[in-house]
Amino acid sequence: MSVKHSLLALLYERPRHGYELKTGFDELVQSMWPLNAGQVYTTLDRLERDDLIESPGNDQKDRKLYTITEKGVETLWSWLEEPVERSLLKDEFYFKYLCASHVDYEDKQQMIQAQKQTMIKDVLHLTQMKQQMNRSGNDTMRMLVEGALLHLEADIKWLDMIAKD
Amino acid sequence: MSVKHSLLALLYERPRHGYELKTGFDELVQSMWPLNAGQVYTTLDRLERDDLIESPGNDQKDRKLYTITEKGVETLWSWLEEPVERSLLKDEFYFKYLCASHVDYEDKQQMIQAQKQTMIKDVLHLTQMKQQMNRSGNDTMRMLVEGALLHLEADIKWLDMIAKD
DNA sequence: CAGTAACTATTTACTAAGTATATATATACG
DNA sequence: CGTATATATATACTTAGTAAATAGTTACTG
Repeated sequence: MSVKHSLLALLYERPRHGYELKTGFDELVQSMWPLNAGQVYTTLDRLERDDLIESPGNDQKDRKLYTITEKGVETLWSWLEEPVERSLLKDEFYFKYLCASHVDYEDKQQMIQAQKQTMIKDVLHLTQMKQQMNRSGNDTMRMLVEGALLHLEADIKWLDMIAKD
Repeated sequence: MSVKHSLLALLYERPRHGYELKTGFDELVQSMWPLNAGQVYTTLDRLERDDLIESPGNDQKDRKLYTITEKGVETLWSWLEEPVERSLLKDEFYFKYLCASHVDYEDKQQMIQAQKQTMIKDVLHLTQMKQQMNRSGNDTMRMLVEGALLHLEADIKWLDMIAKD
């Protein structure tokens, strides 16, 4: 994910200090993606260096505040505008499969089936989560889970295709 | 992708020097994933430091040869054995969508539709490629293209779900 | 056959992103 | 009162990957 851009988004809302950005991030992603606290500060340093943010000084409790600059807003906006490119032809498993072909790896069918088993477990797990999300009404999470399920479905279909090969 | 592990796979086959690993990689992935030549050498340095490879010396043309160590073979093997984890709940677009929700981004529907248009273009492009792969009989590429198409299909279905929300 | 383009081969300084760890104060709680 | 937890930041470090410089060899071309 792009920590850099999410910090810009949080600062666009209002000025904040480092720790507030860390908690803001956690809230934004509902703690689904863990963020190392140190990374907030190193990222802030880089953003300030590049004039995407600046500091108007410290607050009452002596915490360094940051605000987004005009250049930062532009950067945020163009990031949002530009569609993400799903690196179409990069697939981690297929890469591994190619490497396995190169060494005399015992059984590639076995490899495919192991991958499939893992994914089937994931499907079961996510299906349970989905039901829970339906009950609790957490729509953000529910969307993500639905997306993950559709992806897994596609992956499994694909593994079956490769296996037949 | 994991350049590190693919170099181990290539060295498992036989000892090679840097440049030969670069060309070996390109061949392995059929030049689908560009690799910066410099990265081969920096990766080799790290692999040697970690005792996953070692050098028995230079060849006749004074090129530094590398061989895989026992530790390197173990590392390669356990990488191959372990299924890849599709970071289930990490989706680049959804992350962007969350950030857009946070700022008063004009029109999120517009954002979804722009993403969808990009993907539809990708589908057309890949469908053409697929036909070409069928004619030329490049099975490696064909597999990847098929996989990418299944993924795009799932993504588009998901975008439609979000849009209705 | 001189010139030049392309291929072979490696080095190195650099950047971006992220991790681990140390540190310090404030607050809650039992 | 002591201790665990939350708040808050700094910093040195690692990994992965890029850019650019360098230099010898081979192939081709007019």
